[in-house]
Amino acid sequence: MSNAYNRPDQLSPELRRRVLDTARRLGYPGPDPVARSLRTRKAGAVGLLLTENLSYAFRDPAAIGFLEGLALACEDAGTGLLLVPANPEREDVASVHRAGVDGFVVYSVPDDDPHLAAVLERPVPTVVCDQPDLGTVDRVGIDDRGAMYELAKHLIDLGHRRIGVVCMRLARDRNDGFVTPDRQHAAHFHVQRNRLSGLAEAFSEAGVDWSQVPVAERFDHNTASGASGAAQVLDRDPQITALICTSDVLALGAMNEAARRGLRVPHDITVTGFDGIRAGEEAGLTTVRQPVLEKGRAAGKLLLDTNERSRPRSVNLATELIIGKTSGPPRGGAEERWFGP
Amino acid sequence: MSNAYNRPDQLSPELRRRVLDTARRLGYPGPDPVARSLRTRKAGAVGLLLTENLSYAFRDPAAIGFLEGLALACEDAGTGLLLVPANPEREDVASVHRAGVDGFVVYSVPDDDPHLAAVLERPVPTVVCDQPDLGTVDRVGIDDRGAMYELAKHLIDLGHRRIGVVCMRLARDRNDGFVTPDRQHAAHFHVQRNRLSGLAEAFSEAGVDWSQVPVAERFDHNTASGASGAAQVLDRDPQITALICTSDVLALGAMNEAARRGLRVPHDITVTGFDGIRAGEEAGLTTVRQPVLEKGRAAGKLLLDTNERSRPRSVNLATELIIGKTSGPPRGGAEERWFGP
DNA sequence: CTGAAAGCGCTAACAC
DNA sequence: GTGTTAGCGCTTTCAG
Repeated sequence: MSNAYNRPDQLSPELRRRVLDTARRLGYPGPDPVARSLRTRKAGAVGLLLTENLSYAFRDPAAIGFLEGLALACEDAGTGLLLVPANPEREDVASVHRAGVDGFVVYSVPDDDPHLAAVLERPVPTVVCDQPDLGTVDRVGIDDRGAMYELAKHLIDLGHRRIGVVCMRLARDRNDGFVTPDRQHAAHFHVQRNRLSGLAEAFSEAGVDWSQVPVAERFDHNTASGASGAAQVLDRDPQITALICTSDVLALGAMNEAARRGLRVPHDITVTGFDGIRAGEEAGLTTVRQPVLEKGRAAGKLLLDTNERSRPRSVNLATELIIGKTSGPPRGGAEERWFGP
Repeated sequence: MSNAYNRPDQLSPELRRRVLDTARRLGYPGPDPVARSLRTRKAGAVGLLLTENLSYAFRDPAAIGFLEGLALACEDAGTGLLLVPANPEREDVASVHRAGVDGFVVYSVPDDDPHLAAVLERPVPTVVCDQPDLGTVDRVGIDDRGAMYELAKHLIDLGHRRIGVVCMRLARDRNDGFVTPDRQHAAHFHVQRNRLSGLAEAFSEAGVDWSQVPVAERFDHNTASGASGAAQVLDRDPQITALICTSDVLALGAMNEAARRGLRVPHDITVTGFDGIRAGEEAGLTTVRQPVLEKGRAAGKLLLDTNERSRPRSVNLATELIIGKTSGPPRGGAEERWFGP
């Protein structure tokens, strides 16, 4: 009978039909998937750990792209994708323990997240994404630091020296305000830490005292945060010529704030983002484009690839610097220097 | 020992710690979730069936909003959400059988979808969303027909009689072209069938011969489809004064096509949508707003509500007609009638 | 092709 | 607070 359901080729079609018909008539609903999973040691699903508040994940175009790519990889493999509930407020790790999955993908959680620790204790393959390389599990990501360094170079070449930054949350606690250098170094979000450090390196090399650069952090990730972060930076130093945001969503918000203040972009101020989302493209944003969908797909492939998992693998995807129309030379910059002392 | 993991309160904290420490030292990874699920008869997850090609789902703002609402409800309940792979191309229903879940949510699949049939055979609670009321399982949706009827009334009041329609796919087969009345009636997508029938009713009442109204169907759901559908309709009858689309995404595409032809909206042509997505709002689209997030949340609540599931429940959420700036009186309409014969 | 039996790892129940 | 046991429903194996 098991054969009738699981191995149609092992018995005559006619017999198979008879068995199945009889089973249905007897009210048998088909093999119980859980019992089957226990026996075969395959859950037929992979877990996705997204610690971020779910609302933010589903409103963040980059996260959605990642999810799409991962879902695509799962669909190709005929595997389910289990969204594991992980409320960052509560430290309730039980959901990780309860997840009947063959492996985990962990996407952009703080590196001290207890859910991540719980995943790493589970005896299943794991791939972390947009996280530090743990050495023990597979990883996929991009070179956030290098990409941001390139973007900074572009701004430096344009002549920008007096800048401000708006970044996403750096740790699990809410800090809607300026960031101390200490907090930058200690940031628990790999992506943000590296983007900031790429900026710091490039501008330091250009002779800018990074410790004097205003960096505004925002816990929530939406355009309102981008606007308020930009406002805070501009209030602190109205003379800045460029506003660098660590995501396109924040940058779009910053553009709104610039418009509100009557600042023309890029004539009066340069604004840049990071991610390469659709809305940013439409706005002509200068940014770094990263292949979010491919990232999700790569994570899924890595996890589902039963092949030699000799040593943990680490994949870096390529990014592309997009020079849009929101960046230009600083006002009163190069050209006006001719009139200087 | 089971108690140490599952009932921290049934034994002294100190003993609990000792047991857990020892277990870990012995390399015990914690209770196997699958075995536990078999024993307790609880999978701790609900399945989501989204037959649409996943890429479309993740690019459709309405679907994302639904997903967010559902995920929120699951998070509140500490339940996982399993995305069940259901490629509409293949009729491979095994993934539905393999899903270890305590219930299913089925979102906007054609009513003859084999995956849906497979779900209904599983002995777990199910709620269908944006589907016909099956009478046997819970349902949540909106009054698509009534909402579209109201929208049509608005256009009729403005004076529109010569109209064209662009709609989403009506069945599982690809038909990128005009729709016959037969095909409209036989449409397998509940939502589209009802929106069209609301239109047909209102315009018929206003004396329009519905069978003469050009209705262009598009399989893919994106702005390019909206544009090409609009083009097809406008090529057929350049005299139409209003282009009614069954989704905001299609309407946004139709606006692009109108612009391409040098038609000003709403002066030269009225364009309307359905859903109330963000991008439509920003474009000032006349549309019907539906609470997509609430729909997902309601579906989750219904499924997870263990309470008296006496008879199947049916929930209709309220919609709101949004009169934007893309609808206006027809050109050469009311005001010019004064100069008529 | 059929039938019987073992056992996946756990939890609940009950006896100690 | 501890130990033992039955059995969740399946698949696999092995004997007929």
